[in-house]
Amino acid sequence: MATIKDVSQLANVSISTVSRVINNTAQVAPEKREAVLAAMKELSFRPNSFAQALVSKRSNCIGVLVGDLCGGPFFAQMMRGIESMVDKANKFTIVVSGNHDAARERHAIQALLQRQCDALILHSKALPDEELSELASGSTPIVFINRQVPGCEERCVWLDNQAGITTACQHLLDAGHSRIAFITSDDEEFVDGQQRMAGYRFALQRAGIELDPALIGRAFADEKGGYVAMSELLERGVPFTAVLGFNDAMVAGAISCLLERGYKIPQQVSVVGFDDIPYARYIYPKLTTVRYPIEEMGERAAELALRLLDHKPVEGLALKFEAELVRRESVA
Amino acid sequence: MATIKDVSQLANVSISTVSRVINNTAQVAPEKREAVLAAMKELSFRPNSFAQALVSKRSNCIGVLVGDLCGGPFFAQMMRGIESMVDKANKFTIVVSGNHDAARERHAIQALLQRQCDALILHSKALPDEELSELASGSTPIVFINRQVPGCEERCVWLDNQAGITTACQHLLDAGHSRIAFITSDDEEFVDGQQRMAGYRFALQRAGIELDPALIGRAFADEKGGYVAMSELLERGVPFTAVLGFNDAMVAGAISCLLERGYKIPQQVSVVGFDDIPYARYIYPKLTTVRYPIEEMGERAAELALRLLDHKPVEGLALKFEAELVRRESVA
DNA sequence: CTGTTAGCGCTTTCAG
DNA sequence: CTGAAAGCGCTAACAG
Repeated sequence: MATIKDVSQLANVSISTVSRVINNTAQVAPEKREAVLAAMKELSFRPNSFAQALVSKRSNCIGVLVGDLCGGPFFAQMMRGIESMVDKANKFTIVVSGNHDAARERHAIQALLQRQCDALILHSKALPDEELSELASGSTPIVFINRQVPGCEERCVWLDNQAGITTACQHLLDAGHSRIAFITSDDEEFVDGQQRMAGYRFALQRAGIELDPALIGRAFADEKGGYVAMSELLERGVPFTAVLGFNDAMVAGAISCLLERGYKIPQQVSVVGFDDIPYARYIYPKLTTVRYPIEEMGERAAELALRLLDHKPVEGLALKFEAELVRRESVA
Repeated sequence: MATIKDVSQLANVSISTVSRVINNTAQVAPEKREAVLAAMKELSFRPNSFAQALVSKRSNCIGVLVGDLCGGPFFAQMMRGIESMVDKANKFTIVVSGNHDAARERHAIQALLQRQCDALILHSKALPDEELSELASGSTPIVFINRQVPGCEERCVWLDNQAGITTACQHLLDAGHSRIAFITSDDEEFVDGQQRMAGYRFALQRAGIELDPALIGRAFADEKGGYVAMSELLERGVPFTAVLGFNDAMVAGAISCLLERGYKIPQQVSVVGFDDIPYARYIYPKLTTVRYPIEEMGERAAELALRLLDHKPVEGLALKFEAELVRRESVA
């Protein structure tokens, strides 16, 4: 790799002059400028970003902690939102996975910090609030996505989970259902799970319906878990005419189970998901769900992070998002 | 951020000593070592990775170019494979998207190089072979995933697309079908598309069946495209009893279209996909497909890259992968 | 407008 | 075993 020094020698100028033309940081005589440009091209010179970062104290990198890059389309969409903004700002994204494990998340965050990322966007599920808010008090701007950390509200981009599930449940209620099963995550610590459960409970209560614990199925929050939870529910023999799911993936599994046993959807049982993952409209029947605007949330989080590190005003950035109902064919 | 100097002062030793304990690069008197460790902890010191990289000429970063992080589950799985290996090696992954555009891919690669990545893993679709092989001749080890670059075969981790589709098509042939529609990408430049088309053609030819161009549907290679292509095919009015798809996403769209018009699957039409994306078994009916081992391929690519940069032997690493048939319920 | 110079934080000889 | 010193490649005063 050619260095600035090589360029300066080839162009017969000082390294400062080269630096000036690289960064457009001061006027340079046209002919020297040309000479430098030519030399740079000839040597296919690219400034060493480490040297730049070392002296300028700017890495131009935004660090992102995700749960699991492969955790369904969720993180992929989130990353896309983040990356598009970061890219626009001519910076880079460094991604690490925490794999929903506290120790790994902690380690990953430290690694990001050590890499001198200019700002961090964290999707942390495993770390306690206190630890996160302590991190947030450090000198590197930190933004939390998909989580409300007490005391750091203005750094959190989040979705109103409870309202989202309430909307979904209300849709079922409006369609005349009263025996509504709820299939959710078996991870009791999972805040999203708690909030969505609260939303289910709230919608039922508002409708004057007593919650029947036998109507709740729990399993790992993916397609397979949905299948398992539905099988159990069915074996339990409790009657229900509708199913509300923690997320589309679980619901896809549940539907697969229902279809396998000959149930007609939506004629015999109506189903509503949560997320509106890309394939929700391609499962059969087309899934009614509430849309989780995760890509926009990723963009927003990135924008917030970018503004924070530039000390630009962050007022006016909406941090709270709502899930909107998407009516398709799985409800009758 | 505390520096090595701060630590050395607190511990009353020279910075060299601190460096030694950080890197375990030489013997240090136990008591001094303890003092240094204590000071590091007290200041919560983390070595500045840029300074380290600058002098050691190692960034400990592997750069990855993907088409689009959100291009379905494909890239997510690939990234997971890559990241797991890179993580094991205690290094980091920097991801940039090329968005299937030559100029953007080129720019992204340059950016990765400028960041002094120790090695690159490229999933390039838009750049010509010559440009890639020239890149590969540079000093930074480069591995290509999902592409065979002539002259760089030992740097390419790829799937035998043609054989994969042939397997899929043969399965349909074995089931007695002879009017087999093929739904594929409308991007003529797309090498995967060409290879899969060749596989379809080959399987038919081997079975002594003449290819009917009216049986080929083209559209963008996602769910929506599959839906569109299938609609067109249906309007064309040509008879067929089976559908082979470029990928599971297109097939999901095609199935959705078929179901919508009342076709019974697999009773009236059998369907086979390609990829075995995570939700393939949760679409209705459960999709028969060929498995694209993209996660393993990501791991392999990362391993290759890691070995190359360590100048370790790379013999014995299988670079070519095969797609295996996964029988489910969409074929009769 | 241009060159010289002093570091950024760290690793690595090279002498003790 | 330990410290001093020389850079890694680049930016940013500071003099001309």
